[in-house]
Amino acid sequence: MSSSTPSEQQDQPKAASASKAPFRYGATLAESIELRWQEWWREQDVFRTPNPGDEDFDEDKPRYFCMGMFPYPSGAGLHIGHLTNYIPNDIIARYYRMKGRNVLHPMGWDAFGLPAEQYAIQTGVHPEETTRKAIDTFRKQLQRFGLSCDWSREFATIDPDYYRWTQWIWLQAYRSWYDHAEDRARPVQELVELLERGDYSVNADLEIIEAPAGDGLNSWNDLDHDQQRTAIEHRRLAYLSEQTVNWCPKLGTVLANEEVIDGRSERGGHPVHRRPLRQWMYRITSYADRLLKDLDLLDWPESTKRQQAEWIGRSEGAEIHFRLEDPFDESLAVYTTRPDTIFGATFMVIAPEHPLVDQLVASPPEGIDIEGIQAYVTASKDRSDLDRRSDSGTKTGVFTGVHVLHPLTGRKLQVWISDYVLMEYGHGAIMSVPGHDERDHAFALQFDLPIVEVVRPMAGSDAECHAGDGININSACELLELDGLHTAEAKARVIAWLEEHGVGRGKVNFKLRDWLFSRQRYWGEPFPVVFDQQGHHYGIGNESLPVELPPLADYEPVESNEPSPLLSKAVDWVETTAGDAGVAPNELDPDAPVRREVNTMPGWAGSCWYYLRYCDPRNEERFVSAQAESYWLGPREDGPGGVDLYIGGAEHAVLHLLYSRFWHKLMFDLGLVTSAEPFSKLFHQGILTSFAYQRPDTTLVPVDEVEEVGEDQWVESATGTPVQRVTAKMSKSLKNVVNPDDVVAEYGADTCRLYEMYLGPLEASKPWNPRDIIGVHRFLQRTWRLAVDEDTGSLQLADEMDETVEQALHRTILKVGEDIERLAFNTAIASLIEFTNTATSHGGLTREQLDRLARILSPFAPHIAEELWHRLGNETTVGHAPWPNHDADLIRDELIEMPVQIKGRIRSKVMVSADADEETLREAALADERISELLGDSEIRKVIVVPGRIINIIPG
RNA sequence: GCCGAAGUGGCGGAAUUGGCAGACGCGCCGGAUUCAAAAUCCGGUUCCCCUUGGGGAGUGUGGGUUCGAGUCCCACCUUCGGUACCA
Repeated sequence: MSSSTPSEQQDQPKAASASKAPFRYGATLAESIELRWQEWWREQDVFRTPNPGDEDFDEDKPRYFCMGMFPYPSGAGLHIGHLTNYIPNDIIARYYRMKGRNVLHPMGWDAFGLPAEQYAIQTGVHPEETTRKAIDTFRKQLQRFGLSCDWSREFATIDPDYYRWTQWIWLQAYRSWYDHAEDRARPVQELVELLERGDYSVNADLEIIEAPAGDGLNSWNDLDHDQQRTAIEHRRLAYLSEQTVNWCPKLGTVLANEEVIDGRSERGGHPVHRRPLRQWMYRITSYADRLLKDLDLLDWPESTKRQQAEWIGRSEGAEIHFRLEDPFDESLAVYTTRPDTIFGATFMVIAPEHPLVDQLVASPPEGIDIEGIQAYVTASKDRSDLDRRSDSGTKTGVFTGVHVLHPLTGRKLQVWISDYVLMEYGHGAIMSVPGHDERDHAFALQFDLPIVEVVRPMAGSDAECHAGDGININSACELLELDGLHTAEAKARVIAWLEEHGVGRGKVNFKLRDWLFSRQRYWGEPFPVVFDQQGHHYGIGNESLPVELPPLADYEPVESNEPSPLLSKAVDWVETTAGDAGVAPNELDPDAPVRREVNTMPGWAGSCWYYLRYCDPRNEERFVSAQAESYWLGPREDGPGGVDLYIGGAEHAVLHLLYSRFWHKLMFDLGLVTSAEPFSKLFHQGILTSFAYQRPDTTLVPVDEVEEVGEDQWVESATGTPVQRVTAKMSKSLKNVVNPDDVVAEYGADTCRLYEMYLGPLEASKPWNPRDIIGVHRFLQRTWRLAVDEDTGSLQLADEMDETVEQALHRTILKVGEDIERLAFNTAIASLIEFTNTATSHGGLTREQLDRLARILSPFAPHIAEELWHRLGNETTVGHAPWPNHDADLIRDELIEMPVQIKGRIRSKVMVSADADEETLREAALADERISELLGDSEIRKVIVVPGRIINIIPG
């Protein structure tokens, strides 16, 4: 390794910048220092992280894997808000490296997605071209901040070497099923073996049953090939399904439930319609229980865990079958969480999409208002989700003319149709208990249906409709008696009765639904699957991966009423043979003509597993080697394993973080990873806001349409209307986005890093105020001046150590370390500033003190720290120097000042020995001149002494 | 509506376990230095009252627990997130 380090080449300051103090730390000097060390770090490969098995890997060091959610590189370039994610990560990485850990601190790019494709539609430029360009810009901008990432591990989700494995993981799901008995995913091959052996059988609907054949259950070996295929389809974890999807015409694609907010697309806010479509799904619901339960293992913000728990939405209740009256000889299944209120059920409500509605329309029983029903069903289909929601208070509905029989009382209950019942949840039908459910209550009032009170609240409640627990009343018949029972007991009693009489059972339900995983767009991973002429699908063999995206002549979405995937335009690519596509010959004749799947995967796919690839990004044999995976992500004593610290925005609380957990658990079940969870500790950084201007009607005016007319007074340029300065989330439309390049040009990257971390707590949303940046810049200037003569550029250090400075340094070392570990960078920086101020006013630092200061400063301001460190004669990076120790004895003061209170009010202070016992403290306080003066002759009732904290005297 | 988080000087914020409220920074005021300015250094800066030592009030509002509350409890107000008929 070269011993020549850049600091030996002295900086030649530009004359213009400083005639008097040519070596003052300012923008020019900062830039030259920063660029020089960034180049040196790159040349010397300083932050390359060896993997287990590599020659220079030290297996005795514990790991620390920290990463930020990778960015989507947009054409607009980096934004100051991105850095609230990557700077803290870098500080942590640099700190733990110095604390002797093997630190994995990688960076990559989330690069498939809509914006590049939209741009391609307008310009005809291939999305890959724009995306690659954006990545280069982002990389350059991020590197300008001196991130200590191992850039040799960088990749983008659009790299064929990466998405090859994204496709491979999808195939793992495609080739797996969920064994509920063992509560894990297993290869489909093992399911086939169980079926062939006769352990499992298949029912009339071709669903696989975990029981031998007989009693209406067929043996697998008696089924024909197509029937067997269909049965397996019912179990694959990645499966095709015709179901109602969220179609967004504007985006030209379907969206997952999670991507639809208030009936509009999460991205762009475009209207979304419900329509049936055959799509690839992920059976994430099989994991609902584990995704919920394992939240307990995670060191995540409580609010995020709660959001996931609510999204999963587990509820306990019962499924109840109500027999339909003639001419139907079947029953209506409902789900309820309140089986205890069964005596209060006075009517039924079904969703407009309920199959019973179709039956009624197909063969209407005599005397029912079939036209009214049809009109209502059609109307509710046309109503968008948004409309349905906006008037959720008022209920609409129509009577079917059909009745069911109450299983206990035998009474006839009317069956209504209403869109307040959702087909997607439970059975799309409910027993309505208007006495104890507010929605049912509103409906009953609307249509004048009977309301019966069956639960009396424990404490006096005067609510018209009591939805909580209580004691059952009016709940008895010859078959069952619930009166006087508490809700919990009544529930159990009803469920037992239902099960005993075969009209229902206890049931757990989830809000979580299967994950719609295909899109009709171009710029995403192709599915590694083909269809034969019968429409049967076949997975593509591993050796034929990746299935690369074909180029397209144009990216314009196909205008059509039917969603039409863009890839169908690539005819030559779509039409191929089984052999060319890579289907195993034992599955399909290699010459058989096949069509490739033309849907692509959604933007989430690549981000589901990128943390895994970081562990071993160039592996061509495996998505990650077992050795690398278990070292970087394996379980540890203090947690379930996974990434040690994952920092990212709270907006991903449900989507990305739930999907990723699901993929990880699937891979865990298949023995591909060793930890049960992907991210053991999660942290959300707050958003940055900046100044924006508000009209009197609270609408916001773009920053460049406002001028300042006086102190704290602004007007809208066009109209002269006074506007008020407020802080708002940075956004393009308000033109209040701060560009990091500008800040770097004015102060340097170290100042920018410091300022961003000094603003306030990492998790809080904070205002960016350019006025305040100068404070941390001055701090760096002062630190520089402690060590370097501003006129000559030579080192200037104290020969004699000052005791006060030495003690302050020990305290600062301790404080900064503690604060970094709890991600309190703002207070860590405050203590560094305090120390520099102390050193400045006490005659400066010795060589050895500067050495330690450079080390503890380096996580925050790595360039200036590296410069000082090398000026002291060190030749390796400060980033690999050990974190300095502090001497606990030195930190402790011998004499301390303690406040003395009388009746809780501070009246004096006494100097006492730090280790004085309670009695000594008490005497010292009472002996204090001012205290005895104030107390006079009054008797002393009590003296509270908290050593090191306070002495409080209570007179009688 | 429901769930959650947060309200502290002119501003960003600090106070880690109930123990000196306002660390640190910005801004502002004063001083040193300078022909002058910038930069730098030193001092002051929650509010009110006497101003000599001091006294009183004070962490969104109102109550409570405690020797002692920014911190714990109850009610309310405001702001910001999340969520949307899930039976």
